[in-house]
Order: sequence, then C-alpha cells, then structure tokens
Amino acid sequence: MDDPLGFLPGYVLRRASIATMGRLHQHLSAHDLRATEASLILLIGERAGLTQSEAGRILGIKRANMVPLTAKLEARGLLERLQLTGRSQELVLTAIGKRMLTKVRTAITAHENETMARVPKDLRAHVIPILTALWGPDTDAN
Amino acid sequence: MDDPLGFLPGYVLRRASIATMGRLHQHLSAHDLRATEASLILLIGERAGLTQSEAGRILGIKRANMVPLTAKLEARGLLERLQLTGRSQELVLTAIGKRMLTKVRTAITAHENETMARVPKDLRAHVIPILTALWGPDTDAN
DNA sequence: TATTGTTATACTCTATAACTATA
DNA sequence: TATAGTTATAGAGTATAACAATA
Repeated sequence: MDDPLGFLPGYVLRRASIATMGRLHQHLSAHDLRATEASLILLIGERAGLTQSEAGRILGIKRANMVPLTAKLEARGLLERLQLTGRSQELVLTAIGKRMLTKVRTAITAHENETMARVPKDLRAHVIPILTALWGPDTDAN
Repeated sequence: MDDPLGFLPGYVLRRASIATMGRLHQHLSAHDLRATEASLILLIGERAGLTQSEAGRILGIKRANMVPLTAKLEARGLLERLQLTGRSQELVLTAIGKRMLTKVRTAITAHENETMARVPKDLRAHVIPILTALWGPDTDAN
C-alpha cells in the first residue's frame, strides 16, 4: 500500500494494535468472547477473588463499565460475584469459567505465538520491553 | 500496578497503543483535531489530490466513514473536495488547511520525540521494524 | 468522607446494507 | 459490472454524572 505515514511510531503502533486485535478476535470468536472478556477471565484466573473495582483498575476499565462486563459473564455462568464486605464483591470463576479459562489460555498462547512469529527472530526479545516502555507509568484509567 | 497480563504481547501492545493515543490527543486537542483527522491532513499533505476512497484505503477507514470525516474538515475550511471524474473527487488542503498542516506536523514531531524518549536508547531503532512487522500481512519472519 | 457498585446516558469509532451515479 | 460517494443505522467501547450503601 506504500503508506506515507508508515514512519510515524504512534501511527504504526495504532495500526499494529488494530491488526493484532483483529487476529486475536478470530481466535476468541470460537468461544464467543471479546478480548476484554478474555482478559478479565485471564485476570481472575491469576488473581481469584479480586474485587470488581480492582479488576477494572488493573485492566484500565472504568467502574461503571465493569458492571455490564461482569454481568454478561455471570449470565453465561462463567463467573460469580461474591459479596465480600457489603460494598465490594469478589470475582471468582465457576467450574464452567475454569474450563473456559483453559480454552482462553490455549487461544491466547496460539495468538501470541502467531504474533511473535511475525517479528524477525533477532528482535523478538525487544517486543515486550519496547511496548512496556510505550505503555508507561501514567496509565491510570480511572 | 503489577499487571499479571503484562507478559502478553497482544495485551501490552493494546495498552501501549491506548496510552500513546491518549498522549497524542493531548497534543492535538490544542488544534481541536482528532488523531484520525490529523492523519488525514498529514496524508493529503503528502499526497495532495488523492481520492477520498484512496485516502480511506490507505488509512484503513471505510468509504462510508470517510464521508463525515471529510465533511467535517471541509466545514472547518481545512480541505476542499474537487469533483474529479464525476464519481470521484480529489482532496486538497485549503490555505487554512496548509497552515494547519504545519501545526499538525509540529505537534506530531513533539509527540514522536516524546514517544521515542520513553524507549531505552539502544532499542529505539527497533521500534518501527517491530511495529511494522506486527501490522503487516503474513510474512516469513526469521 | 472516600469508595464500591450501580444506572442512565452520550459520544466516538467502526461495520453493514442499500441507494445513486458514473467509469 | 465494478467503483465512488452517500445515507442511515447498528454495534462496540468508552466517558461522565449521579445515586445508594458501606467502610
């Protein structure tokens, strides 16, 4: 296509993200999951019992937007919201949710391999360090 | 923050893109421009007279979504749509649009410098190659 | 008083389908 | 017949404001 903006890091970063998310969506669509939903399942898998608000802070999702997200996954029987103190609630995976977790991990692993395979071998070790540096510390999405 | 998903390239890529776009938006808000609008202005600056559909193809914007985009910039007096053949039209910057172009270039340059400054010096040369590889079509990368 | 969960709402971006006209 | 521009619309994702309950 010979994109004249291809030398702009911010532009190429955005295009790379969109393209990669599109490929991820193909992997996840078999399980009828959005990337955000999959990331929440992975997160609970690592940090069972964390709060809805905590999950939102980690994933960069606002409190208000966590509601329909968790509600949808709960309606599908993938997670439970356990009242913790009266004003906060723990998120835990159900048995079905745990089975979904292993499927998500498989899909994500395949996707990550696919993603890294695009990068020339000698540059692969730099992918995470560069992206982490670009992500940066000022990422409070609340 | 200690994000347990921070080792996933796709996840970190998305977070990096969102964070970088947020910083870009800060630079562009002074000119009341969205990133997409700025990218179109930059593109026309490089390829004056290209078609609306061509611009959409290059930027990854659907034909239907180019309409309100160009209409808005035209309403602001930044660009003109010149009937070319009867079914296609050239996009060209007006005098005001050209002045905006230089402002956009300044903002983008500042943003790029800011972005690259986040990356450790010895990794900066790898940013564009890695992101381009992640963006692009399937290739044999090794 | 600050935080959590919630509801309602609005705005942006993107996607699709259908229509007109033109090459 | 394929393409360019257009319109209308629907779906995500994200943003804010306000409220009740609770620590």
